[in-house]
Amino acid sequence: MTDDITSRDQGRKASRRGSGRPTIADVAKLAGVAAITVSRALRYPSQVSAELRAEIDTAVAQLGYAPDPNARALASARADVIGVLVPSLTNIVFADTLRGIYDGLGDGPLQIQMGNTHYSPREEERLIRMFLSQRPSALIVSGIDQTEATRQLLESADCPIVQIMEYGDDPVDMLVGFSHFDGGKVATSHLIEAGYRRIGFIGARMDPRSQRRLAGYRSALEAAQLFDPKLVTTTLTPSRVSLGGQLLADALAKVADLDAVFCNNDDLAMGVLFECQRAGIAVPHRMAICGFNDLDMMRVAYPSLTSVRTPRYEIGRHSVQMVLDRLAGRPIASPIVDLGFELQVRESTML
Amino acid sequence: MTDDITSRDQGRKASRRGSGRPTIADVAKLAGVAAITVSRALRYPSQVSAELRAEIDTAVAQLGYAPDPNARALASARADVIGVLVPSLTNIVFADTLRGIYDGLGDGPLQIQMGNTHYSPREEERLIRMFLSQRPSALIVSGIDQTEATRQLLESADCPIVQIMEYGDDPVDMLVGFSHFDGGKVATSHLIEAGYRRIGFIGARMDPRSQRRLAGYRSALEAAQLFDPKLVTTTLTPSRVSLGGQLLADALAKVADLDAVFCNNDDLAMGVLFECQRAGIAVPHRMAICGFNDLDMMRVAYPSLTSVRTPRYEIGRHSVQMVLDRLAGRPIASPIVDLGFELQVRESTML
DNA sequence: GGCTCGTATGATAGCGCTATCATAACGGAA
DNA sequence: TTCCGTTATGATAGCGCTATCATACGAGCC
Repeated sequence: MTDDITSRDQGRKASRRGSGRPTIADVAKLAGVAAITVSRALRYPSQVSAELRAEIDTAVAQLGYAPDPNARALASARADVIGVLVPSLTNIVFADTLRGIYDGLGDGPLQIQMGNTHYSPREEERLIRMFLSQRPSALIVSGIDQTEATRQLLESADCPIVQIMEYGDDPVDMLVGFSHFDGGKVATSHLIEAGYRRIGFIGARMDPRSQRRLAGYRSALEAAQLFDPKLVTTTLTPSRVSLGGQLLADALAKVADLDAVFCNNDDLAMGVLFECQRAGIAVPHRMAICGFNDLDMMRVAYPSLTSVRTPRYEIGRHSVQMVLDRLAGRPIASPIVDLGFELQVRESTML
Repeated sequence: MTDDITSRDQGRKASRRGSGRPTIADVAKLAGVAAITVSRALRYPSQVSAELRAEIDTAVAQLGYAPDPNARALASARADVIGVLVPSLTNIVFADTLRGIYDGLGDGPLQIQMGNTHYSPREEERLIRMFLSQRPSALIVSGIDQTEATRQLLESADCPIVQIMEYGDDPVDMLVGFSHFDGGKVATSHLIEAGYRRIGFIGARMDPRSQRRLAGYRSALEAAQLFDPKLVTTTLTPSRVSLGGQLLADALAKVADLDAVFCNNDDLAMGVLFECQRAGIAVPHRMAICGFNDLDMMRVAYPSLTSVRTPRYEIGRHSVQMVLDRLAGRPIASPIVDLGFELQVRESTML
């Protein structure tokens, strides 16, 4: 047992030749055709006659042949890989989007190579450089706040590029997302209309998208002449449910008559709710709570929590569809797609 | 602008030659050495004299050279890629583990290729076949319930393999995880000791790991002669917070005097808590709640929720470390690692 | 019947890198 | 001095596949 395991080393063959697995040449020989014909039969079946195709399929099955993607990538100067860059893996938002991307790809030949930028533009640049070096079929990157150098890298890349999660009018190539500014503005306007007057903003991480939601919040409050810098409570710490309660306490310490909070995301909103329960602050009567993203739990919380539903999964699906269309040479309806959002009004903001 | 975009096609060069990017030969020429020396300087710097190394580094920097991973993989019969298979992307459990894997890899040359099996052994088999065809440096797979065919594929693969998330004594190669059976048993024993007598099990998805937790639950109850099949309420539906409340209602309909629930995961536990709040069921006096995984929110919920803390992130870190050790030829302390779990007792089970 | 044209297949030559073997240079032991 | 072993570098030959050009062949046309 242990011997068995230790013998499993890096696996470099002693001899150079023959990886052990069948190659396209083996298939060709067995089928009695040239290697290039096998290649064509596998990639463009319509270019090969039915008889040869049958022979080749038989040979492939018999040998259990599977093409080597590395050799293919080298010869065709194009890897069947889509690079995907997300700023975080623990953030459910990106997990949903990733799921959409995987679902959109289905059983196709394209594989995902994922990179985690940790919300760092420099790390993003490093990863893009690395991804580009293998000539991916496409790149999907999060947000529109790339560094100047990154943007140039992307501009000169010879593959489709999709920027996701945000809305903007100047994408590198294509873009799918929604306006975080508008999301923040609509949520805040709703709180104003519901009759709340001392509406706080609670935010963690404060990445560019959070900043835009904050800007939307501020814009709505300023329009109603209700803005006050003291109402804003943020931290650079990554968001967690447990942070919501702390930030609410901080906010209340600054603004005793706070009567509503717009939370940068649902985790914080949930934390705020628990803190209110613990402190005996009645929701929504003494405190309204609004989240962002509309995770499943918002609907079932007690009281149920208002939130802004965002099209996370759809963004993933749509971005892949654009990539596939482009790769297949199909026309793209529009390179810039706004998938919008939807305010879900629930008990937590019904005064 | 639009022209700019539509001109960005698949990017196949009209001419075959020259991808445009510098190759190792360009660097070699500029540095006045042979290509193989450049290769060595980059991969095994100690094998090249300091002078040549300096020349080569300069040339690399000047040309902005980056090795082509595809060519490298083809020539060395080994791709700098680790295949990672997870059953779900939305499940925070795997997101945490993935984060551990990425963190463990750091800035190294190894890249992750991820596959989502959707809890399907057949899909897992397909993906493993696909991954293996590119000769990955290693494979990390979730669980120990592979099909027979998959297991054989893995046994004969010539790269390190780590099975993660579970504990077992017969891994394909290496294994890092913990015992879900024991987790379920410890949680249930705690409820018994706390004085609860009609302890239900609430489970969604019911994948193999959920099944083992259920088995642990049953084992504890049977030992105390408290087991009753009616106490178990499960569904194959994927887990969601909103499902917790539904399942609790189902459970109460079957067992009116239910006084505790062990939930298969924290999402369900949270849903159960909300349902109790809504229905006016006092926690923990009329109903105890215990979750599994111990997500951050369990600690701050009101009342705080008991849960079994699982080493998700650590499993990711550890599995990568084993892979790196093996690839570097370092000895592995033990191919089977039990990272354990820890019951976190909180208000929701303190009668 | 000779010609062009389109379709099906094949031969050749790499893609960019590294495994392998060969060679050169040098120091120390006999 | 001669021989051997060691270290640093290079030449060569692929890895497995596909782009490109070449060829064969039949259909259709004047």
